[in-house]
Amino acid sequence: MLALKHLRLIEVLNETGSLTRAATRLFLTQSALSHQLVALEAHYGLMLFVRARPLRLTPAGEYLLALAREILPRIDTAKRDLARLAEDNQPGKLRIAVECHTCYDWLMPAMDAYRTHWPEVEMDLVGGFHTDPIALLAEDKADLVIVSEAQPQKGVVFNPLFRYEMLALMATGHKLADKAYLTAKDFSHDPLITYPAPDRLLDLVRRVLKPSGINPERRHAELTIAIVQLVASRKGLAALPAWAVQSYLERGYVVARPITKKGLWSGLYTAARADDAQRAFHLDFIATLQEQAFMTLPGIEPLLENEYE
Amino acid sequence: MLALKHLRLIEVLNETGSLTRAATRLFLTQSALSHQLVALEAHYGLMLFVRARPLRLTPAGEYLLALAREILPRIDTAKRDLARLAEDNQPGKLRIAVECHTCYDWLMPAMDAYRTHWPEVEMDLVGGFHTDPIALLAEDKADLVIVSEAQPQKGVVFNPLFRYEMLALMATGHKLADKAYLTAKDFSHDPLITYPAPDRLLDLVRRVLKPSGINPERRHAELTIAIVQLVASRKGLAALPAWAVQSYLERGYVVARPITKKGLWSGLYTAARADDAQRAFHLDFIATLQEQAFMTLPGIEPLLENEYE
DNA sequence: TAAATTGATGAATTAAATTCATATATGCTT
DNA sequence: AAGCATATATGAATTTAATTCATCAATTTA
Repeated sequence: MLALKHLRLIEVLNETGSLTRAATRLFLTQSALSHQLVALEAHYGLMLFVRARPLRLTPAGEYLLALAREILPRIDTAKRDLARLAEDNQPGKLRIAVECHTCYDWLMPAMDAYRTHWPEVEMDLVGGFHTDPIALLAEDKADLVIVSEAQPQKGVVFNPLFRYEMLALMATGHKLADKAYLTAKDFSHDPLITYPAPDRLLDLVRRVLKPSGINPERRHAELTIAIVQLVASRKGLAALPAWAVQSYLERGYVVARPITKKGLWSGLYTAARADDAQRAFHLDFIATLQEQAFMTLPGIEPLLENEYE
Repeated sequence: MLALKHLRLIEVLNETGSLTRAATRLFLTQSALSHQLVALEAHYGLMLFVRARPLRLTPAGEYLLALAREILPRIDTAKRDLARLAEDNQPGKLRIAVECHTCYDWLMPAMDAYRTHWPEVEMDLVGGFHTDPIALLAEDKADLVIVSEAQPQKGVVFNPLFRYEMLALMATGHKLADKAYLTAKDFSHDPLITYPAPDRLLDLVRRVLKPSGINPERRHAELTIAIVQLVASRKGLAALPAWAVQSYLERGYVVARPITKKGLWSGLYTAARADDAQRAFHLDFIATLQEQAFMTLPGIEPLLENEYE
C-alpha cells in the first residue's frame, strides 16, 4: 500500500479538484481513480479528501500532498537520469517547427520546463512558414514538427498529443448566436478572419466549408487577440481552438458556438524522424508537451492511447 | 515503470548479494525477483547488477541504490505517520516478555530501531521467568510475548515471526560428529547442557527426547557462550538455534549436526491481547522484529504468510 | 425542477505480477 | 577438468490486482 501512483493521484486531484478531470490527466477513468482513492483511505482508515465539489484535502491529505511534492520530482529526475545513462551520451538536438499559430501559447512554457530537465539538449524554433513542414525532417532542417494530422509516411513517426474543439467566434448579439451550433452555410455571409495560412491548415475550411462549396471572403490577422478584436468589432467570423479563446469568452468580448452538431474536433501530433523518435530526450519532450498541455489548456482530451512513462 | 518495489529490490539485493536470499527477505520467490529485475533492466536498456556471485551493482545500479536510500525511509516514515494519524493519538505501551533466552540477541537491536520510529511508545522488558508467559497478557503485566508455539486461545492473537533450525552441538572430534544427523538415542550417553528453563520450553526435549523416553543428565548455563564453552570442553551436548551458534561454528570451537533426518525446526510467534494486536504501533513493532531478524539472523525462514505492509 | 455533471460501487474484464517447473549458468570440490 | 551443488533465467500457468463498464446516487447548474 501507498505506491507512487497514489502520490500522483493526490497531486493531480489537488490541482484539478475533481476525479473526472484528474482521470483525463492521468489517462485513466474516473472509476479507476475513485477505487484507488477509496482503497488508500480504507487501508489507513483516514479520509484524504473532503467529499465536496471541488474536492478539498483533509489534513492527512495535505500531509500526503507534501510527500508527493517531495518524492515525485526526485523520482522523475531519476527516470530521466536512467534514460540518459542508457543513451550513448551523445546529446540530442531539437529543432522544432510548428504548423499552427496558436500552438506557441503552450509550446513556450513546455520548452521552458523541458530545458531545466535536459539542459544539454540544444533547442531551436524553426521560423517562417513552410508548405510541407514534415519535409523539413528529411531535409534535416527540423527534428520535431507539430502537425494537425498523422499522415503515415516512411521514416516518420507520429505521436498523438491531444484533441481539442474548434469554436466559431462571433460578436455579442450576432444573429447566429441564437443558434445552438453553426453549419457550413452560416459562414457564407460574413467574412472569415483567419491566421495567414493556406486553406489546407485551416480545419474549418478544409473539413467543413470546402466540402460544402462555401468560400467566404477572407481577412487575415497574425495574432489571436487581433482576430478576437476583429470579430468583436463585427468585421466577421472566426474559428479558433476552445482553449485559445476561453479567457475572451469568460470576459464576454465575443460569443462562441460549436461548428456542426457534433462539434469540429482537431488533433495535434508530433512528427519526427524514426531514428530520433525513440530516444529518451525525444520521448521526454513529447511527455513534457503533453503534461504542459493538459495542465494549462482547458477542455482538451486525450488522443488515442498514451503511456504514462 | 520504476516503482517503490524496484527500489526495495535493489536495496535488499545489494545487502544480500543474491536473489534467493533477497526473496526470503521480501517474502517472494527468487523467480518473482528475477522477473522484476529483468523487466526493470529491459525497460531502461541498462544492466543494474553484474551477474556474478555475489551479485554486484553496476554504476546505474549504484545510482538507484542511492535513490532507494533517499526515498524509502521517507516513505516508511510517511506510512507510520499516516497510521499514527488514524489512531486516536493515545500512545501505546509495549511491555515485552520473552520465553527464549537466545532471543535477546536480536530483540535488543529491534527495540532500538523501533524506538526511533515510535518514541512515544513506552517500552519495557518483563524480567524473570514465568511458567505461563501468555497469562501475563490477561494479567495486564505484559502487552506482547514472544513464544515458540501459537496455541489458539480466546482473546489472544498470534503473529508468526520466523522459523529456524535447532542444531545439536558437540565438541570437535566427538564420535557423533561422524554422523550426518543425530537421533534421540544419540543423546542418551552425554549430559545435556541447556538454559535453566523447564522442559516444556526446550524443543529438543519436548519434541524429540521425551517422545523417545530418553532423559539424559542435565547441566545448566545462563549464557549461550557458556553453553558453547561447556560443549567445547567435552562436558556434554547441547541444542541451540543455528543462528545463535553460527559464529562459533565458523571459528571451529564446536561442531554442529542436524537433529533427526529432517532437522528440528522451531518457530517463533508474538502473542498479544486481541485489542492491541491491530493497532499500528503494535503491528509496526512486529514488522520491525521481523525485518531485524531477517536482516541479522542467518538461515532463518519465513513462517506462514506475511504481508509486507 | 429538470438536466447535467460528478462520484461511488459491484461485477466483469483486462492486465500485471507471481509462482511453478525446469533449463541454464556459475562456482566449488575433488 | 569433471561433477556437484547452488543460483539465476525463462516460458507457461496461475493467481492477484487494477481497470473498465454499467449504473445509481448525489450535487450542482440552467
